Amino acid sequence: MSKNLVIVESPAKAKTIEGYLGKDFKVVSSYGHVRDLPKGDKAIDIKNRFKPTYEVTADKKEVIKNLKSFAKDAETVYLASDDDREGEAISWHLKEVLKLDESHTKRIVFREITKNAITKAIENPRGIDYDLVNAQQARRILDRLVGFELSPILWKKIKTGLSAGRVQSVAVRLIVEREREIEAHKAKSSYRITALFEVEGKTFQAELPKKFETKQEAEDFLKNCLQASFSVANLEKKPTKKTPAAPFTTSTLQQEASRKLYFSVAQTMSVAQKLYEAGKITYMRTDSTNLSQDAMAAAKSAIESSYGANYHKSRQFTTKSESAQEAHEAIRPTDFSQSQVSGDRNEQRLYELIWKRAIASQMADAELERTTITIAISNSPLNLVANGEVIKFDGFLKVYLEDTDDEPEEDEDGGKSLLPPMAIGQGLNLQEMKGRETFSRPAPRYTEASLVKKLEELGIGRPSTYAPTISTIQKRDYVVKESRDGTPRNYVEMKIANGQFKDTTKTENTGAEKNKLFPTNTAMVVNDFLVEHFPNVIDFHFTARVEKEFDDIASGGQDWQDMIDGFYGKFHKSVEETEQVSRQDVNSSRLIGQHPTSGKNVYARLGRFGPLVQIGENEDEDKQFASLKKGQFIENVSMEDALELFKLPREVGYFEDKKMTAAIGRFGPYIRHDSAFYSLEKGQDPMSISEEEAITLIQNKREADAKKHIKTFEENPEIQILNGRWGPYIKFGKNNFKIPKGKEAEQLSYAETLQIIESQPDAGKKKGRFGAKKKS
DNA sequence: CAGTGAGCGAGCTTCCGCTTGACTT
Repeated sequence: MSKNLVIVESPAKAKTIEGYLGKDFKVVSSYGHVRDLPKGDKAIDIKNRFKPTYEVTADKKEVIKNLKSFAKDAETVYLASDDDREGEAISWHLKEVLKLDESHTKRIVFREITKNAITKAIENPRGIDYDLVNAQQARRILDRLVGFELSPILWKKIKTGLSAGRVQSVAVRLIVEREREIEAHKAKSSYRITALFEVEGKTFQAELPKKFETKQEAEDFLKNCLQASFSVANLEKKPTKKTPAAPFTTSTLQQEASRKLYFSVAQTMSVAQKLYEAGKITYMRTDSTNLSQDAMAAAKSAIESSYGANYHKSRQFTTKSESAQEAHEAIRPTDFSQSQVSGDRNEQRLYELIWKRAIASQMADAELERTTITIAISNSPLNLVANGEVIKFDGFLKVYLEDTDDEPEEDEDGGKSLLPPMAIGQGLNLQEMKGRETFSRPAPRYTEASLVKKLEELGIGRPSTYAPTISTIQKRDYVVKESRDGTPRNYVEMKIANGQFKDTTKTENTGAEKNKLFPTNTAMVVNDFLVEHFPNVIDFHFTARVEKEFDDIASGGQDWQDMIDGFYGKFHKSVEETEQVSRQDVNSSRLIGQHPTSGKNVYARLGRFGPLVQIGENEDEDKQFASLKKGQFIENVSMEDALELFKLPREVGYFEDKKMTAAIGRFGPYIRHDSAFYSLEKGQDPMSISEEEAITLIQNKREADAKKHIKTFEENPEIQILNGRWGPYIKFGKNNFKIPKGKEAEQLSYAETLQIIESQPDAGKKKGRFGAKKKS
């Protein structure tokens, strides 16, 4: 039995540390928090200065049992949870739950998992910092009070099952407001002039820095240039440099994996978790850009041996984010000499990204020479400008360049190339000059990763919660991640070449979106309600303000109960006032106008099952309803769109003497026939689907259903073998079971099937809270 | 997860932050 017990948060960390500490130490893990507020009323005694009651979380009972038995046998217990607010609280909860004796318990902290850091930590123990623990309690209790008082109001006033909270409600607000900005944006057109010149057989592009507001101005300018000659008026060379980005934090890893690998944030975290558990990378939930001395030395030797000493430069990065707690290192490879790892393709790609980013951060600046050429036009005071860039020394660019979220302007790639040699005064041959109509663009919709970036900038959420938050707002049906086709738009392109002016109208695609976050109508109604009644809590800077108070508590400058009291009084009063607001006022109908034939009012509102349009008043017996389509909003659906919606359900024809109707339901467009439902296929439209197509659809579905059933057993008709979306599976009552690899579904005997059922735990009892939203 | 409707209403839902498996029809 070991003399010393060390408790850390993560089992993978425990394994590594045990290797550093030797025989006298046993290192185990708590798997994060072990206690929390229970769900019910007894969690917080509001009248008794917010006194919390904690309970061991259900899934930690077993962990605590094991920890207790280890602690019993140890001489000294080292509480080594993370060196931040949450970590301090974990240590305190452990001490309480395990009933650890103060004299045999030590609190140790380290911010990097290196032998040196661990040994030093063991040599310098301290006690639990109760101010820091209290700051965590304040954070926890504030979040509970906000979340569990706001959510029930939403159930009563809008829809059951909804939720609100300090983090998620601001995330939703960002998306709602961005959508409205986009909706309100009026594309303003202007005209951009680009020219192609030729010097000794080489061509290069120049641009007029000023854009013309009207077509006439651009046309006049181009026509004037037909008579002009061009010459180099000025030539400037300036050395510039580029510096590498800091190594990854959780948020920057999610952003780059999204831009370069097209991963969702949940996918990034799940792949990173695998790399971490395999010992390939350091901890993946971090807000720190710091590298340990060991890591910097290892990076140095890897760079020097692969690229040469002139490619190396030591850099310490300071973390930009004010809310950072920096309990860990940046995300980096554990072994810099490995530029690649084994594992599946995604693990390899993510590892490579992490390796490159960390290595590049310790590499020399790239040195460039930027050339700017100003081109005079003989009959105009305006100048054209051409930019060129030459890399003199590639430095870190040899390995890695960070992408940006900015969408590139159309055909602007000519700006960064090599320019042919030229001299001041030299005449230039114009090959062609274009005047192209361009349109102003609204701010782009958020992607999962750009939303994380924004939240981090606002100090909202933590590395461990970015992915779950994104998943929660989608699960609550506040936000959908979607791709949408763009719409064609005409633009003008004028051109002069060979002494001729030409004016053409061309077509481009605009507004196409790929995997962007769109708000739902529910999000808009909920957001407006919260903004109206709880402007303080839903303010973008609410978190930053309370964080300041948590910091005061942590440094002993403020009592946590006073802090909560100061917030709760006003907040709870708003809650009580809001209880009095009527449902009608919260979720009010929007009057679109009068029906063109009947003259009845047409409304749009949020119904129990989603957004709808309605002809007639609520009291009317013969009122009609139709659901809004995906992408339509209550706040701006037009009469024309509304009338279109009432054309469904539509009679399509007859099959087997029974009527077929087409409509759009909760699960998309469908055909109804003989009280059965058949979903339309992609590309089929309920407004236009023909009788023949509908019949084919029904026949295909029947055929698929027939194939679905593989076999049943006489011994027990409740057990079936079926063909599902992912191949054959066993269905027993309400539970499903996987068929192990190497077994043929058709040939399974009753005994074998029973054995499979018994060997697998009941399905559907526990649900993952971390993973990506599962599409059914 | 269900399975195409639009207030009978039991009893339920819900927060944020730490962690990792198990498992999906």
